[in-house]
Amino acid sequence: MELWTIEIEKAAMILKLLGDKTRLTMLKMLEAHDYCVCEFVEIFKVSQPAISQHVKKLKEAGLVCETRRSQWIIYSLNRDSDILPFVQSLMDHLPNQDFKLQQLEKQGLRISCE
Amino acid sequence: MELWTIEIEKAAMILKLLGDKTRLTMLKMLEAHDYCVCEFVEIFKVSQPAISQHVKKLKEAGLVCETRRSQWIIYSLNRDSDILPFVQSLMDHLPNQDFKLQQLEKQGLRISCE
DNA sequence: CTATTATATAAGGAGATGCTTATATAATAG
DNA sequence: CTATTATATAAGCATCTCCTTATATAATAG
Repeated sequence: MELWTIEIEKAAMILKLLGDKTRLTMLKMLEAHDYCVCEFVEIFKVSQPAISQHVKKLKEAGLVCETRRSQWIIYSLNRDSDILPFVQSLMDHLPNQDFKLQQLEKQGLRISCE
Repeated sequence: MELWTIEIEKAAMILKLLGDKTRLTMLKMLEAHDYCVCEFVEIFKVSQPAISQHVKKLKEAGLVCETRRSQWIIYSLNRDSDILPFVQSLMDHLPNQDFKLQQLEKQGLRISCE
């Protein structure tokens, strides 16, 4: 027996949002660490506007937060999102993406803005 | 800790398939009962070809089976699908759709082909 | 056989999606 | 101040999606 349910229309909307390899990977990555746009650009090998458009969709759905730190804008998972429990229940079955962070660090492209 | 994982590309493909209100509802309905195309047509208020196209996508993903019973083709959830565990983990959070079957029965549109 | 019923496939169109390049905005460095 | 760096937005385009109508296929009824 399930503990909670989500409206089917809302679920379909979320699944459509996450039914994109780039956005789904981003979200799984954000589960473990925060990332800035330029890091995503390096990782996904697409243009910077393409990344901005993807994170915008995640932000509009309330799944991520943005914080400016000097010239960078850091994206993080919004742990307070009301749809996170549903999203989490599927992200739990996705493989950890930490190797992508390690690749970034190996290339010296990890942003550290402290 | 998760018990099993699914490749992120495969997960994105499945989420895209289920990121449609009609297909997601169909699948949730099939969790409880089998349905034929003409029942789906009544329920979703779209054309018969539209329904056929949706079930075709679900069938191509291996999520549903079809069986002919005289002039009707009955669709059922493929309980042996290798992606069903992932799909099930999200369907568990969708509200039961039995009221749709009850509506059909009230209208006398439930197919019983015995 | 023909007519009817149920379903699938084909073709086409409106709108959505995901990318690109060009440009605008915001912060930092000098 | 100007130049550079990081990001967002605008515009355009190719492709995909989901629907429609028209037609084909398969089974049943008479």
